Amino acid sequence: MSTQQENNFQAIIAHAKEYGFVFPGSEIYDGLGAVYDYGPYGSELKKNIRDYWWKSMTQLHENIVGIDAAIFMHPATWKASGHVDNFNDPMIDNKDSRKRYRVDHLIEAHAAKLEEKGQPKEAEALLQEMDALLSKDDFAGLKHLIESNKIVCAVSGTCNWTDIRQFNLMFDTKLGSVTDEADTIYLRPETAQGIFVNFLNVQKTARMKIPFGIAQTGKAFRNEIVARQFIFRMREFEQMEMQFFVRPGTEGEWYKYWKQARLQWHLSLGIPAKKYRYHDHVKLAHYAKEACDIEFEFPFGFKEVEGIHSRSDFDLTRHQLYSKKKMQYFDADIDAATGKPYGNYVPYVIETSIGLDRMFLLIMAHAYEEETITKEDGSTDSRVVMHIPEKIAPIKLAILPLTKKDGLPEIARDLMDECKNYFRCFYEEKDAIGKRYRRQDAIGTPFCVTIDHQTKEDNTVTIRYRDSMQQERILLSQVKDIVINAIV
RNA sequence: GCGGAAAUAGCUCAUCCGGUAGAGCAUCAGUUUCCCAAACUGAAGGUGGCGGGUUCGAGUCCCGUUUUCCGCUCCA
Repeated sequence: MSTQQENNFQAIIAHAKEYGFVFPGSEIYDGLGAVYDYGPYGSELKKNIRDYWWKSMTQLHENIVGIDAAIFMHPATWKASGHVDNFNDPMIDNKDSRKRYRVDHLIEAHAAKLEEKGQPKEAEALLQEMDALLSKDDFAGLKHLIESNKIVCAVSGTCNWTDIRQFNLMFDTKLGSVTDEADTIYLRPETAQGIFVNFLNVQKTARMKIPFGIAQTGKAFRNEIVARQFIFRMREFEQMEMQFFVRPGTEGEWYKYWKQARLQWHLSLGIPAKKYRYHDHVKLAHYAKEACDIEFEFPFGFKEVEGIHSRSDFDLTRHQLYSKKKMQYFDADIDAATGKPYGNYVPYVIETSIGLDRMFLLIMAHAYEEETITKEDGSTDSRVVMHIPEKIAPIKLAILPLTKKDGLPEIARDLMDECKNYFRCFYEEKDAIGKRYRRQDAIGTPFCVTIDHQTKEDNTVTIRYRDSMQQERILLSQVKDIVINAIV
């Protein structure tokens, strides 16, 4: 990572705060780790990205519908999904090698070694003691067990361990107002399960036929071991997910389809293709058949923005097992091979999952530019401009009377009233015109319209384009449609 | 998690060896202004991250603490 890129990233973070995009969370209390708040322009941009995604998924795909499932879900959900068992383990670090181990794996490996050495009784006793301590969550006892058995790190060969800590991927809380009687439930670590548990509800009520998809956006929560890099890795974040249900045997072609379609969505925002790349997973998660990431070249390197996973029938089968409800679909289409309907089956799933906050950061990183301008007289000037795609810019149009008298504000206000029902506008009559243009550049407003004395004579205004800084004279009556054409 | 650095006005930064806290930009009020941040007048803005110590006196020296950044580690 070059120093220049690093500085650029710092500048983006500073700009984000200065211009009301992203603030550190709970800042007046010294902040809260890895939590951020979106400001006036940030919340607009975030909403616009979400809407753009939602529209591209639901409005433009007749076979995809949306839901909005609750963040709280029945605890059995996370048993079924594997989150409870896979992400709830006591961990221990070796101070010399700085390698991290799951405590049970470490002890089990040692027991296996004892067995090899012909000490099966000792191995058995060790495992029994471990199970007893694990069930009591006795971390001090477990550490003592490791030390007294002289279990060493495979890398450093030393027995120099940290205290045992529990790594909890999921946040828990209490459901029920009376604490004693309340049950522990989790804040969802992914939105996908809300889709899976509603699979039958959606399929039946919206009368969906396979292949079809269910889309959802929403908050999810994860404890991260290290949270850094601004909004890239947060404990509270928002996902935009779509689960696409297909007939078993067709998952390969649908995986290819969505892999391609999702990259196309990114490119549709006008971001250069060379900033993107695929990263195909070699090591796959327990549920996956095929998986890839769409990576973007952030100021701190290529990083994952979106994942496309072929999840097989893992999730629905697991929910079928835990809920004892049939998570199946009757496919009435005729199978050419047999001449009969495909019949009942658990559908296979292709998942597309994109981090809204990461997409936001992607847009900020792509858009931010410190530009040096050479003026007509040869002198240079600089501006900070956010080249945010018109479709998702927080403010679409700034309406600026050149002066605040001679009836210019009145004309500007009329234009404001005409346009504000269609898109977000910004009115300003303060300061010199150049200063107002620069302020709009800094928040990424693609169009500025200036009302001057000539407007009173011939109903024309100056429209000024953010990226080129070019100006042209257009009819006042054209303004609304020009902006609408650019943002739809 | 480990190591290093930093924290002064909304922002960027000064304040030399410990002696009353300063500028530019931004903000606010007004004047001026017909197209790219740069005109004029005035105003407001600070418990120097927080807590302790040394000292007649601390933004400045020492200790602690919090936060942030950098590197390594970890994690998807």
